[in-house]
Amino acid sequence: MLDAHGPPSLKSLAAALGLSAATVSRVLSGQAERYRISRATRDRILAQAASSGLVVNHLARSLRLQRTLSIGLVIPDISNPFFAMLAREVERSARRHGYSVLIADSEEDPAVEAQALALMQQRHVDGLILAPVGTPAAVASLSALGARPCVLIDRLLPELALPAITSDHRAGAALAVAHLIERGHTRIACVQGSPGTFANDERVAGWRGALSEARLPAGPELVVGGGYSIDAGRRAARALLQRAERPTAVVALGNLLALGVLQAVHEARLAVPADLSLIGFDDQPWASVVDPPLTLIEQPIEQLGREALALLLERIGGDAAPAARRTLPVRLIERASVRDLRSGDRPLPPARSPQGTP
Amino acid sequence: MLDAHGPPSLKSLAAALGLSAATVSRVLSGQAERYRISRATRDRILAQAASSGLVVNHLARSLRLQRTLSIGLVIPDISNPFFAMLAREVERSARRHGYSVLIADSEEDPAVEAQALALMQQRHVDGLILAPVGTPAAVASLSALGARPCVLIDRLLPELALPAITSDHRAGAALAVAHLIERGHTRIACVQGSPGTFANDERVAGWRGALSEARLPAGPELVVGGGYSIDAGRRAARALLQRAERPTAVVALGNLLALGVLQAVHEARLAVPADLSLIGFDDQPWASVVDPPLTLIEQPIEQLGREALALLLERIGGDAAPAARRTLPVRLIERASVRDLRSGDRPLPPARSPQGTP
DNA sequence: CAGCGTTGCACAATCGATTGCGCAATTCAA
DNA sequence: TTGAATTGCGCAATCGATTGTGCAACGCTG
Repeated sequence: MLDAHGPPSLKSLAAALGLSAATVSRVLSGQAERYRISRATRDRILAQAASSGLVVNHLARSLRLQRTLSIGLVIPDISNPFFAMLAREVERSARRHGYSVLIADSEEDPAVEAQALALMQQRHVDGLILAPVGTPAAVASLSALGARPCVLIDRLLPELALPAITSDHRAGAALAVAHLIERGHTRIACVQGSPGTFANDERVAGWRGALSEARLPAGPELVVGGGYSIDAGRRAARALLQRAERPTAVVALGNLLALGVLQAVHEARLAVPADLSLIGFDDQPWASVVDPPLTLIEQPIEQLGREALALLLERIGGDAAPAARRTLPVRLIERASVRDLRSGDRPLPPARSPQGTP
Repeated sequence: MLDAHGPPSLKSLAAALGLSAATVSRVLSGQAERYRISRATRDRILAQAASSGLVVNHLARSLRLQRTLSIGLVIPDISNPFFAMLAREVERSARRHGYSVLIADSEEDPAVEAQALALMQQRHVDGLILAPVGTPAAVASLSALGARPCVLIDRLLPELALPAITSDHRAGAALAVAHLIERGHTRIACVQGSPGTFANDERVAGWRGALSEARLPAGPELVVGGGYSIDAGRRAARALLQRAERPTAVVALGNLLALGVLQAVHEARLAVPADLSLIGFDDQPWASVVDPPLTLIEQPIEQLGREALALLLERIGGDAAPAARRTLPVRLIERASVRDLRSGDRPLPPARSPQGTP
């Protein structure tokens, strides 16, 4: 504690002890042995540091060491539960490894993303985890990152040889479609997210592939929507519901989209799955208690976050292995938003008591 | 572009132009006028900076200026939609003002929170927005922040004279209880979040106050739960449902808690609001499509975020006004999770078509 | 007691940007 | 032609921590 003029710094502590900053630095960074600092001196320094609540200035340290022990995380929308959970996992893993995380929200907008990347560059993050918006412009701005290690997550940029961790979007969508086909659906639409982004396009491709294989229609008129917001999902679903030839099932390629579809169906005084079957993406806490409980494709979000961080730290560590791309498996969680058209009109398995009867 | 040895720095650019770093610095920071740099020189520098893609080293700049243009945000759980939305709003506002945000998740744990605060200190954030865990230990670690401006959000620490922005938790809970009483409920339980945190205790107080005023039971046996997670909500609700004298209504003091209650009710093959009425907190996208659509207390999340940031920037700017505390009004959104006990058994207003009838 | 090795720590340069002060060169007036 | 005023920019210290090198003081041996 002593007399604290200004913020406690390594330097001021040294002065108070009549030592040089060099010695204090070496002790505090655990280099006492290597530089043969006497035990007595070391203890004095440690004691003083503890009692004065010294916190070394990370800015100065980073400047000198040329690394900040921080990483950047750029995602399209932190308020989307998928990315929120991803952020939580990345932050938590990073913390365990002594890194802190600078989060930026690109708002699914290439311009904002470019800004965010510039920010990351000027803040000198040691590495970057990025869910890219994915347009050519964004790709260009990516090069501004220089040689900073970068790992893509959820979405990848085929043009760039960057390591990436994604879940198997294509297989996920195909799985959803297969599930529907099995249950007698033949007219299956899809509510997409942001076209041009990898995750979306892969899912659309999976949807189309599964339908084509079954010789079912998969034309562009069955692909609606644009953007991952609830509103986008609702608007797309509204349009779909007004069509003369209404599809019997919809695959919503995002968790918020599925919510939007549900809202639109409710608005129209229709019901899922009676009037329309629905399969969503990403398991979320609310997915099991919405009306009806949502059948969906689950991605291993925690694993995505952890592996991305691990991969990034490897890169930062210098292991410039060839740009690995890992694709994580997904699975279908069956609940009650899909109607079985084969066996007449029987309702779905977990038929809960309808409200109103005590 | 030229010959780039090492990362482009202000210094290297100066060398390439045969100028001093001082001049370049002054031009780049818009101080050309003040220091009477000739137009020709200025243009040369600007051109070169643009073409070389120079990004000034923010670490060095911060070290020299003693400010980082960054703020810290410490919240208990980024994956909770309430805090995710708050984070998004804070980040967005901060970006508009030229600040970036360092986010840390305290996991509702005083020890982790203390770590996070230490991190913020060593990273030299210019200011801090904090939703404190609220225990005495946390309060103590707060003092480690030194004189750094700090604004509390969502929760406040009565012991500390810090500015704070919170919504009117107490009135919110009271509003919920009043709504239930009006509809004939007399046995109203409450599923709380983390006891000891301001938001929770205020809400419990509001719940209790409204009940006491109506001379209805508000004993501790009607307050269940602990923690803001879904699981906590589910466990609390399970216990409640097994009681001999089951309450007719529950107020869940958090959005995830309401979800947990719903899950527990569904598990028990019961229904809301037939068997149990429910009012939650925080409007969320899924709240209108769960089964049943949730009646709840809405907080002005965006406003909370924006005002907290504005208040913090004022503080950073030096306006050391007395620690203002703003309480933002909340409102009740009526949907369909409350049963009206006065008029027999008639179901609720937005009676949607039960599933299974096409 | 001289000489050599060891122990324990300080000096000073460095990371990159900022800024008060001051110096040279130019212009203008007398 | 000289002195003063102005223009245009560089010098060097500074922020705080890190690290290679160097220099005393000490102990030991012969």
